[in-house]
Amino acid sequence: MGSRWGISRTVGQIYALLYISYVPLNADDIAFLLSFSRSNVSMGLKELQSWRLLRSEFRAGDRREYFRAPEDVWEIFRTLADERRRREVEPTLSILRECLLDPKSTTQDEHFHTRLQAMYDLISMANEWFVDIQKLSAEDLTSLMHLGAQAKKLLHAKNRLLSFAGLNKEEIEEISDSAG
Amino acid sequence: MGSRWGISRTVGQIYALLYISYVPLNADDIAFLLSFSRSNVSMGLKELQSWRLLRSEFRAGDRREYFRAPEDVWEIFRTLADERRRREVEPTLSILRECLLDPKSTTQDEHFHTRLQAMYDLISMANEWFVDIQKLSAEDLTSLMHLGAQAKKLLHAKNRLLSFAGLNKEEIEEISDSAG
DNA sequence: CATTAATTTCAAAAATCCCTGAAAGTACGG
DNA sequence: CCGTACTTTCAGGGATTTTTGAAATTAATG
Repeated sequence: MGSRWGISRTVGQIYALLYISYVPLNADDIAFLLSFSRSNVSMGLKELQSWRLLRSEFRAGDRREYFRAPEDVWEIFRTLADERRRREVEPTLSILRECLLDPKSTTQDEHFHTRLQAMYDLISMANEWFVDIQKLSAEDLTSLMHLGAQAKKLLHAKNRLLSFAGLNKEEIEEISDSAG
Repeated sequence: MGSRWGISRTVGQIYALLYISYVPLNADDIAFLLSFSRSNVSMGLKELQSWRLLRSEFRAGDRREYFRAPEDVWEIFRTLADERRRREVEPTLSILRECLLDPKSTTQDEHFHTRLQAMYDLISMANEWFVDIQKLSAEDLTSLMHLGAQAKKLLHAKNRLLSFAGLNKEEIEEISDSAG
């Protein structure tokens, strides 16, 4: 499943095991349970740590490190998505920005520029949206998602209510705060 | 860039070329411009077609097929995302559903079940959300994204306005329609 | 229906990715 | 500091994926 989440098959298996495991596991446990070499597990854990997807603990009288995944799937999803954003999306945007700085002389350059700009705008907007969204709690995110396409109506309703009542955003919020 | 979008490097290059090209291109053009073998291009185009990402046309007195990408980046993004949803997310959900049907006897099974359920709920919700969102126009999507985290406030405002005014959703919409 | 231009298929080569075991590294307790 | 328990690194080999050219297929034309 995780193969398309920027994570290799093996690393995915290790994480899946940690996710479903009832107790934290050490590297040897994982190697034994999945029949991977000890070094393979070591590299996998290292990668998972670089994605900030692991919690770990030590025990008295035991030198080994015990790993587990966070309980909250939203937290896992968010961490993963944010890391990908930083590793992949931001660099992509940088490169697009550079390309957009190039002087455009011919008609073809013009067209090229237009399409790059469209791509840049989309990615940039999605990026900012995600940064924004990430601040929300799991609970709020759930509400928003369940709202889904209804949000469109809400959006229109907001705009219309605003113009109808001649109120600005702050005033609307004030009303709702006092009501809540 | 597209390597993480479920599409191989070569296929990504072909699509990038078509996306920025000022004119539609035939398979030979692509093979020449990217220095790929003719058959490689053929397979790449076939894959892009299976993702429904191409438009093509024929010309009078020319047997060759000319390809181009849709102009609208939103359309491209949506098509890709929807296809991935169908190919990857839906099957994942099916498998998770099957797993969840298994009888749980031990405490460990219980824990396993809980975590699977959490994962299922998240993916399922995201899936439904996406299906919903996909119905929106590029314009509406843009508005929604720009709203970003403000949507949280809007969500709360909605709930509070509802309880404040004692109105149900339909009544609110009616008001906004008449105002708009 | 034979010819020819264009496209697709497919097995094998080439390139890439991933796993492993041996060796080196780290850190703790005595 | 030495031994021990554990972890990490890395070059080499194995597996998988990707690319290719030759051959097969398709379809338009005279």
